[in-house]
Amino acid sequence: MNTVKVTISDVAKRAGVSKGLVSFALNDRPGVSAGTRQRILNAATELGWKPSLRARSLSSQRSFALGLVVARDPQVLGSDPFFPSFIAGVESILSTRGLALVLSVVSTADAEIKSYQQLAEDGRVDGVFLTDLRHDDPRIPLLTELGLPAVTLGRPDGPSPFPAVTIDDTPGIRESVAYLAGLGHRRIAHVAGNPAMLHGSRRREAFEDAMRAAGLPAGQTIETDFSVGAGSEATRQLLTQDRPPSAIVYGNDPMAVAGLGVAQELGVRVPDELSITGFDDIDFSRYVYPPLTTVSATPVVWGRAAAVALLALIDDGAADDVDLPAARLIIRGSAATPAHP
Amino acid sequence: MNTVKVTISDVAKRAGVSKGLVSFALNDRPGVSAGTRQRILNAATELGWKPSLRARSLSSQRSFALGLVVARDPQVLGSDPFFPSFIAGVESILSTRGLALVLSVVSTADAEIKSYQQLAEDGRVDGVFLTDLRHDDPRIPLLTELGLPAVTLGRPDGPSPFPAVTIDDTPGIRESVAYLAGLGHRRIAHVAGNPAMLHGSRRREAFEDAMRAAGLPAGQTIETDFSVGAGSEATRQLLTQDRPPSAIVYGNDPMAVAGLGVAQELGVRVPDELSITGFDDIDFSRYVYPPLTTVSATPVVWGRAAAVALLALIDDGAADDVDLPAARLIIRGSAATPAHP
DNA sequence: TAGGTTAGCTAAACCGGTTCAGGCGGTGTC
DNA sequence: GACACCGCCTGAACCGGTTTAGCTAACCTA
Repeated sequence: MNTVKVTISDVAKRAGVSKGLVSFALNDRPGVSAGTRQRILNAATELGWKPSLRARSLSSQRSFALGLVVARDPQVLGSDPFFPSFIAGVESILSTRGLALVLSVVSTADAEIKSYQQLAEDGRVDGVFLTDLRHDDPRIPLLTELGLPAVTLGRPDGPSPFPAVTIDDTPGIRESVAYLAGLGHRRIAHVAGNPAMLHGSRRREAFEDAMRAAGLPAGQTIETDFSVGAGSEATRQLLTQDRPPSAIVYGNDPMAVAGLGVAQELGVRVPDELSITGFDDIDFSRYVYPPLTTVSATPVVWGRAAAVALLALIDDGAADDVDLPAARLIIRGSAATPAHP
Repeated sequence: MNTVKVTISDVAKRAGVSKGLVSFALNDRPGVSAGTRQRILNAATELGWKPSLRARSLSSQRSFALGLVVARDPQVLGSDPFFPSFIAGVESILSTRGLALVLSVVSTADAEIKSYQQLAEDGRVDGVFLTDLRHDDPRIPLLTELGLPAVTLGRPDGPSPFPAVTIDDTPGIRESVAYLAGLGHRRIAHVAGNPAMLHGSRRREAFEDAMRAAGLPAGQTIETDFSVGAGSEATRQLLTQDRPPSAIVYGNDPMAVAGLGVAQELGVRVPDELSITGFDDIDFSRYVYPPLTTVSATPVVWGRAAAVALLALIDDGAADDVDLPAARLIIRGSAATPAHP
């Protein structure tokens, strides 16, 4: 095996040109005649030359990597399959271009800020994905100041210089409520996600809008942090009160699964005495009993689109917003006509 | 804000020394007098100098990053919280040392090989974590050939030049079986994991050993791929046969949760008519009903230990094997004395 | 007191690419 | 035929560190 290191100078020597020209040929830029370019490329393949990523990084001031900072409690992170799928989508784009993904998992907001600063300071990445958007998200000015290109997952509520890649999740919530209302439910509650997160509050608003649209009285809403434990607690609270709801719309599937557990524990039959719907269509939702009526999510697609947009932004200096197909309701077995006691 | 780039030469000039000496002082190596070192460090902080990671990478032939290649179907990956937690553990070590984690998610064995090759070829990382060990794992010779330092999670079944960081999971399985046997179960089945994976077959063997040790007839075993769907299928198969088991030991929690769903669907009451145990203690297991009796796992601890070992290997050229405390049984509500029909 | 160490430091090469100013020959224009 | 222009290419600077050879002065030993 040819283990000796072959550099651009070796290629240049072999092709009988200067190393500058080899660089030009490699990055196919104008100023190289077709014949010479071919000669250079031949020499390169003959020698098995692989340009050094590190040298390219230093001289071109790029890192050929993208960054993802995930700020969640590991416990919460573990029950939410969003990130693994999202990352798989991102990777499917990156791998074809020889780029890498740098992942940072932190648990506090402080560590999150530090993480972005470190990535920027070290020039570790050429751009980052901004997930779990929050109200007046401080990361947007931070990244602007750091000069780090970014793509936001969803549209921020404030001004943002970054392209947004969005999946509208409000139709999914609206459909859920409309579906439950159509089944005859009138007392529908919502176990909402983290109100500090945009998708948490947006789903909640969609829920309230949909209730109005269905001509129903405002439903009870409980805010959580999207965690399984919080979903469990919220459900217990809803079901142990005087006039419990006949249906609950959950802000995500993990909480809905937890809610199902609480209902079973309390002897409340699902879907006969309680209908529930989730959001995200995680793998589990198909296999609990009854299988969860939920809203499909396509994090892999999202990851792919976000990666494409971020790379376009980095390469061209600009990228358009992208709107992906909205998430839709998937009807399974966890909702039914309410029993009137 | 001081946005101008300050390099090692600026620091050298300010301290009145050569840039070589600044480098020596920074990496605190001998050959610099205490006074001069202080002068250099002062100059550096005054100028706010941050050594360029890229330049260091090029000249020192290191990348200051570790790699993790995850070869799983995104769907399976999503329901298993092992990796998020493991990564969180790894990060807790890396972040304190200014190192980064490069993550690669692939879905085929072929892409996995390519991914390691790419990481090595690009010099993208200084070492990698080897997870989901398989029988005669081809990645061990591959990494040896690539000259990439590695740490294995668990002890490989063949020869390996790499340090192993291990959590023995057989006591957990043995305790599960002993616990069920103690409750009076005699027909205990095992929904095993992927037999190609070391922890899949090892748990299965532990199950068989434990059955023998308990003086019980060999239990029925079904092999799966560790996925929720496979766990569901296996359970259906077990419960719909002529003489179903009174207890099932699952190779992981996601399959146990799916099994619980199937039991409920089939009208088999858990734990009265069927006892089940899981493995890993994922977040969900506490919140399904009945809560899952399972075996604790500590992936965060594992990640931390693996990172420490890998860094020791990289820095010192050698590292010892590490044995972490074995996983133990956590008794909750999904197992009980069998009902004799 | 001469010769050998050693600590502290400098200068320059080096890592392996990218980029830019400029040279050179050939064509087009008037 | 002089001049400008253009395509193709070279040489050298540059990115920002690390590392090594070698210099100097002080200190040690016989």
